[in-house]
Amino acid sequence: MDKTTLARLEARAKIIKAMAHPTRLFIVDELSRQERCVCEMTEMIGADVSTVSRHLTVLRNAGIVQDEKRGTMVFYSLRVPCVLNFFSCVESVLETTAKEQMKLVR
Amino acid sequence: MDKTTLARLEARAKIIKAMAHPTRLFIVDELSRQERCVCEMTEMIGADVSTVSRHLTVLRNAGIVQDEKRGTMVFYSLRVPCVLNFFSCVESVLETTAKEQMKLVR
DNA sequence: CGAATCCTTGGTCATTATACCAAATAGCCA
DNA sequence: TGGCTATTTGGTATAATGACCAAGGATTCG
Repeated sequence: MDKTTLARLEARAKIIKAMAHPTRLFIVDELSRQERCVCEMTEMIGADVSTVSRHLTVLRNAGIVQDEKRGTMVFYSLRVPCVLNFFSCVESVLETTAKEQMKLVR
Repeated sequence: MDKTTLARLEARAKIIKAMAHPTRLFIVDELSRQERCVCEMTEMIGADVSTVSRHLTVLRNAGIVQDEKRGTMVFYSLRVPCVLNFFSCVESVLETTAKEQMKLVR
C-alpha cells in the first residue's frame, strides 16, 4: 500500500474513528435534533464535564460538529448531517446478524 | 444515560469502530469489488499475515464481512454492502472541511 | 506419514484512548 | 473588582489497540 493511499485512508479513518464511541454516537444523535450546550450534554450523558468537552473536541476536530460561543456557554451543532446515514447502515448490520442468530437457535 | 441506551450505543459503536482503521477501510473497499483470501489481502496491504488476519477478525466479529474456507485458503467477502455508504459521507465531511480551509486562505 | 502452505492464536511491547480531578480561562453580573 | 458559571486544558492512571514474531492447527499433496 503506497504512502498516498495510506494518507487518504488515514484521513477517512480519523472521521469514522470520531464516531466510534458510544458517548459520541449519543452526542451526534442528540445534535441531529437540536443544538446543545456542553452543560446540557453533560447533564444528559452523566459523565464529568471535562470528559464530555473532550468528546466534543474529537468530533469538532473531525469536522463532524461545530461550536459557537454565546456568552459563557458553547453551543455545539451538527455540521455534516450525512453522518446520520451511518446509523441506518449500522442498524442493518445488527439486523443481519440478529437474523443469522435466529437461524441457529431454531 | 440509562443502561439500555448505553448497551444500544455500545453495540452500534462496535460496528463503527470496526471500520475505524485505515487498513480495515482498505479491506472493506477491496472486498466491495471482489472476495479475497487472506494471502491476497496480506500481499496488497504489506503487513504481517497475523496482523491482517486480526483485522479481518475484527470486521467479521462486527458482522461486516464473512469468511468461507476452501481448502487451506479462507476467502473473505462483504456481508453488508451498505457500509460503503460510509465512504460518501466521509468524503463530504472532508470536502466541507477543505472548503472552510480555502476560505481562510483567500 | 511428512513437508509445504495457509491461516489463526498466544505472547509481548509500544502507542493511543479515555476517564477523572484539579487548575486555568472566559464572560457575566452584582 | 470579585465572585459565579461555563468550558477547556494539564496531569495522571488505566484500559484498549495494533504491530510483530513465534508457535499451533488445518488441509493438501507427494
